[in-house]
Amino acid sequence: MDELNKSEEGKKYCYKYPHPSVTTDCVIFGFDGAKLRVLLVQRGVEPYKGRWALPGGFLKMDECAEDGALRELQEETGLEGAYIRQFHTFTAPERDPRERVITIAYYALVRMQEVKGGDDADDARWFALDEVPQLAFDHDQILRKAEQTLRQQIHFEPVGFELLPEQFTIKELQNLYEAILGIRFDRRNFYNKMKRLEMLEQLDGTVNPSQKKEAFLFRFNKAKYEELKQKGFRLEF
Amino acid sequence: MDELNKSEEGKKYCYKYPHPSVTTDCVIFGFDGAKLRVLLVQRGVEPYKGRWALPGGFLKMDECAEDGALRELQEETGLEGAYIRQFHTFTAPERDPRERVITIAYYALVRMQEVKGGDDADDARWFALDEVPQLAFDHDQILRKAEQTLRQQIHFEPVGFELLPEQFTIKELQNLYEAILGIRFDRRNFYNKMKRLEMLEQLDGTVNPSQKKEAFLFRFNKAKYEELKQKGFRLEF
DNA sequence: TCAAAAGTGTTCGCTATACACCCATGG
DNA sequence: CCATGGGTGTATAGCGAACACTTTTGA
Repeated sequence: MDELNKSEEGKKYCYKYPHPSVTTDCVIFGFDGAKLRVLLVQRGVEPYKGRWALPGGFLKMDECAEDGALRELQEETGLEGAYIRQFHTFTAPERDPRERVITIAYYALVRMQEVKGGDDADDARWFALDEVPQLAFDHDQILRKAEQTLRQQIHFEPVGFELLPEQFTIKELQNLYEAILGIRFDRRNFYNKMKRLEMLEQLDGTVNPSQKKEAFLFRFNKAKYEELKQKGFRLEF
Repeated sequence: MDELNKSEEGKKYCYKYPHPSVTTDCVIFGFDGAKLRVLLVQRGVEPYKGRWALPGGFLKMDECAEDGALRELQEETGLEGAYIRQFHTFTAPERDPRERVITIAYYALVRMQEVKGGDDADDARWFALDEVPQLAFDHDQILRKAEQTLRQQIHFEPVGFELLPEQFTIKELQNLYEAILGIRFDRRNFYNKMKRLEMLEQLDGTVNPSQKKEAFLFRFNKAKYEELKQKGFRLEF
């Protein structure tokens, strides 16, 4: 069924039944130490020319969607092998005014510090989640779904650490969890909880100049986390 | 880009770049009172002729994936408007030996009692999850992912109730949660928990003939659940 | 009358939550 | 010297987990 034929005109791929185009779009999350941010690109062509949109592109015929998303991500941020997760496929028939396009959406968690692109004077920019303008296509909806998925995922895996630099303070970690979950924690309870979980490793250094008091630096102890997970252990926030 | 052209040969849809076929597959879960089951269909044509597979089919150009999955589900079980959720899209380039096919996978939660198909003497059958044979294509992988997603989803929404008949006993409810989560609960603690949650409504009737003692019937109180959810309330199991 | 299934508590320990105190630093 | 931020502790309430007693019914 649906045999593929290269037609004699060249550059034409023909099918017995119509096929949609398939793209991958990527919601790239970053964290600036206080707020969650998302990397958007400005469209240079119609439709929605000038509007901000999620980076993405067409799926190649010999790559799986994840490879496609990683490729797009690499092109946009320069990052190789970033943490990405597929979260939903968007298929509304009219979501692209030109033709039928379905998009397999991924979210990526990256350290903003390691991203080369996204500077000003570029067509890409980091937006705080509460400052995102109206986006092209159905990308508003995709973004909301990504946020929602991230909020759920954080209950099962410590995904937050993908967003933090190698070393971080407790306060930064708390800010991150608060930003993702949209709730506030008591500073002391958060500290106690982290201590009990034993997933953090305190480093020698202290930092935070321009503040009142120096703050300890921590590092996520992945080995310890894996060990705890083995023993049947649920992440609760 | 990629303008769609009906070629002059008729019945041919041509594109500048190759397009994959898009299907929806559906993991239909049911519950027989003791075990989780999944509805499979036996393939009548090559490839994988004779193998069991997930029901599914091609996405039409004017329907979104959810409508496509509902349509397939209706055709297979006769059920209208069942509870379905998209959980993953499978895109490995070689997952179908004929051509590039990506599938948007849904899981459905249905009451086995209400399903007409799936009887013997049919090409569809309910399999207990631990008796599923090797499936066609990558459907084993899809099924595993569906189970995993269901296990996670039950922490956020009382999805289990979609699988139970209108009226059920506490024991059946417990069996269901145990089947989904793969763990055992203490009968009394489970009862206490349900009582505290106030999501169940006890009915007048009692049943369970052929057992030792009569058991109360309950019904899920959706209004109460929605009310609790409003007040910020986390489902924990 | 006994075993098996089902309704209903009780107790204990841990964790979430609320809250307090001390130290360091810059103005 | 005091306001602010940060490290650490304590008390209480509520939930999870382990466990006991009673009732009903079929063999």
